[in-house]
Amino acid sequence: MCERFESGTRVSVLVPRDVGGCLDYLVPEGGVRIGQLVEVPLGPSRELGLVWGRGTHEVEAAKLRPILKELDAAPINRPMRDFMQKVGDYTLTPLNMMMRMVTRVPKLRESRPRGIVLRPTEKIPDKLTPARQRVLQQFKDAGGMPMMSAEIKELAQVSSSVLNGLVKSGSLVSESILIDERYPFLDPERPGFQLSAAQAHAAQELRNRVRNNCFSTVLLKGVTGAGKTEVYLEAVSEALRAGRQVLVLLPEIALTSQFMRRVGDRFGALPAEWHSEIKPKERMRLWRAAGDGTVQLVVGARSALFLPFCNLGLIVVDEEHDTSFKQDDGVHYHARDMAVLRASLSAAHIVLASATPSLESWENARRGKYHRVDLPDRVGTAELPEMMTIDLRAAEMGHGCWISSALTHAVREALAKEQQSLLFLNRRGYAPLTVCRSCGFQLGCPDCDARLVEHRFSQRLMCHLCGYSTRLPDTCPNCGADDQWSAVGPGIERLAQEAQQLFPNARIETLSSDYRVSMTDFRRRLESIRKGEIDIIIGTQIIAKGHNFPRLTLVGAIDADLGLHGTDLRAAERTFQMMTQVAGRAGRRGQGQRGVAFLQTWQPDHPVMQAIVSGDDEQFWAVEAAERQVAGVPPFGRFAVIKLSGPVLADIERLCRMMVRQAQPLQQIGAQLFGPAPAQVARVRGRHQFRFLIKAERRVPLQLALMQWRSQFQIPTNIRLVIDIDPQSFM
DNA sequence: AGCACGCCGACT
DNA sequence: GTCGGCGTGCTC
Repeated sequence: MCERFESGTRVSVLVPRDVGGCLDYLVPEGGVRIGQLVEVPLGPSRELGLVWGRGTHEVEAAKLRPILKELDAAPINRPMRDFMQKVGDYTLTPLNMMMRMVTRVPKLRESRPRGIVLRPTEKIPDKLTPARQRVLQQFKDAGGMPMMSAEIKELAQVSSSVLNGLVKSGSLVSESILIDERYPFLDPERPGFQLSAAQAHAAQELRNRVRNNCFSTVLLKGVTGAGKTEVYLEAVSEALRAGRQVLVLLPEIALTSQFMRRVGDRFGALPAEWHSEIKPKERMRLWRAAGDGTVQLVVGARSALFLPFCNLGLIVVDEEHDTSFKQDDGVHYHARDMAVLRASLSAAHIVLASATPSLESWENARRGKYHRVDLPDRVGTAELPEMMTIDLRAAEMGHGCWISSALTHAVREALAKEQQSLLFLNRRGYAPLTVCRSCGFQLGCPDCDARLVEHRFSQRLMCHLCGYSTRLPDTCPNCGADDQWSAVGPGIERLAQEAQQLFPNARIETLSSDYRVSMTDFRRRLESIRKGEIDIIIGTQIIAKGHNFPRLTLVGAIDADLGLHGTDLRAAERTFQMMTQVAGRAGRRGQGQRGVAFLQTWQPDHPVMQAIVSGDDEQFWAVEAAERQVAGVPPFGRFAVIKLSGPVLADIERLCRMMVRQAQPLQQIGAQLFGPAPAQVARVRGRHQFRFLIKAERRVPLQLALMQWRSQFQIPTNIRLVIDIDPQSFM
């Protein structure tokens, strides 16, 4: 079952360098097994290697060099290797780069921390001195378990020479053991949370599926505040009971600490955590523990999906609709989709949880590909918030004001009742645009085709694309006018200013990614909101996700239409999700306090606004799905985006022309090629950006065609070409 | 991806 | 005359 290669034969070894595939090496003394991590010579240096399979014999025997040594880490198992291969094939990422991503952990090439322990044997020493007697007695008391030498010295009050003597005489043997701190045991037998009838029913359904021990996908759709977490934790307990590992993916690391606490309450110990803020030492420990099966539950961000679990039985993707599961860092993969793939390869069960599922998952459930489990009501006495639009066309608002009188009124009422309000605006900074009053000049980024955004909090102008930041100049660089800057439009800082004026006695907290200087600081702010030390929360989308603020009863979306303006395929879906999620923060505690959400909008009759207010999300998805089906767009068709960027416009344009001329591989699969077009932001960090959009039917070999297409061209070194399969936006 | 080799500009 | 720029090519 685990393939071994004999000494002297050749094997194919994968290295985390872009060498275009595997390299052949000689198997050293003692043989080597498939999946083993090794160290190999590569050119002048040594490199990490992963034994991938039988040698290819493409290279003459004289060139072969032997594997240097096996590393002190569990082999990468078959499901994990298949996963790497398939994610690479799907995202058009070379396998070497997949390995780089998987093995990007500190000190992998060093051996694990070890310690020397002493174990008693049956042998009685010839001279049984009192000191020796004390030592043997201590071992006897410990039931013959091995002990560290420092430990036994302390207990028996002897010096190391006594121990050395006992080792010499054969009464004790010294052996080296791993001194890895074990993760605390999560006890699946502990009684679960008190569940409502609906929750219990859903939990039972999930437990049964986990017990089947085979791949299946459940879409757990529960309205905001329905207690999805408690439900899927029952599935977790079932997988733990079966001795299998569990991975829970969360979209936002600010949510992990809250979630860890709940796991602690449920299983009596904290799970392991994996995300960008985890320190090197812990990364190393967890990576290895995933591989040797000594960690039961990992809570993490998307990259946790690439931990080398050896015995994965369940994956949960919470807030599965969240866009941060797909990011454009290095490998362009969608963590939700790849999680489904990983589960299928590991014969694991997978739960996708959301109040507002992605249309992809909704459609998969409708087609019966996913099994659907619904939680239609909030737990306890809590009701879903009442949703209302505020028509901005009819609202009387002062110049430079964004909070309508109806909303002001509602906030005042909440303040009087000592309840919290949340004002939501998905726009960082003070104002999205700064213009000169005297000449109309707009401040822009020198490296990008984008406007600079004023941040009064930090007294800077910032580019939200490249991070460029500068002071607001005293005079206009265009006409020289003195301090004629005018802020146009609202950002959350400006909103906070207005709120401060309207509600001078309220305690206001502003939250956006700019304010998250450190994770601990951010957690402290969230905690103070939870404790009720804040009256009005002003925030961007960072606050819309998953949080539980018991005293929050009023939500006001300042610009509910914001997401609808773009031409993006998913604009309607995103707006619906965002507004439903943010409104869902209100009134989660119940106790007779129904929450209320106001959506300030210029288009109260827009189908999306109507869908949000009516709460008939099934109808909304059905209409949205029908429209996309007619258009042949995802999830009914497939997209890929080709991004080209480089410092010299002419070079890119030349390559683009060539790519259009030689698009036969795409034509052969019936795919449509749109572009090239300058990206919506045509220049970022001084690099020109061009895009191609490729639209294909669902069941065509799109990746293969793209590979053939790309392989026809020599890409100049100063141009970067990136292929994004299933892009989330076309910008 | 590294790292070496190799062929052309500004310096002791 | 060299030091050093990064273009090209190789790694089993």
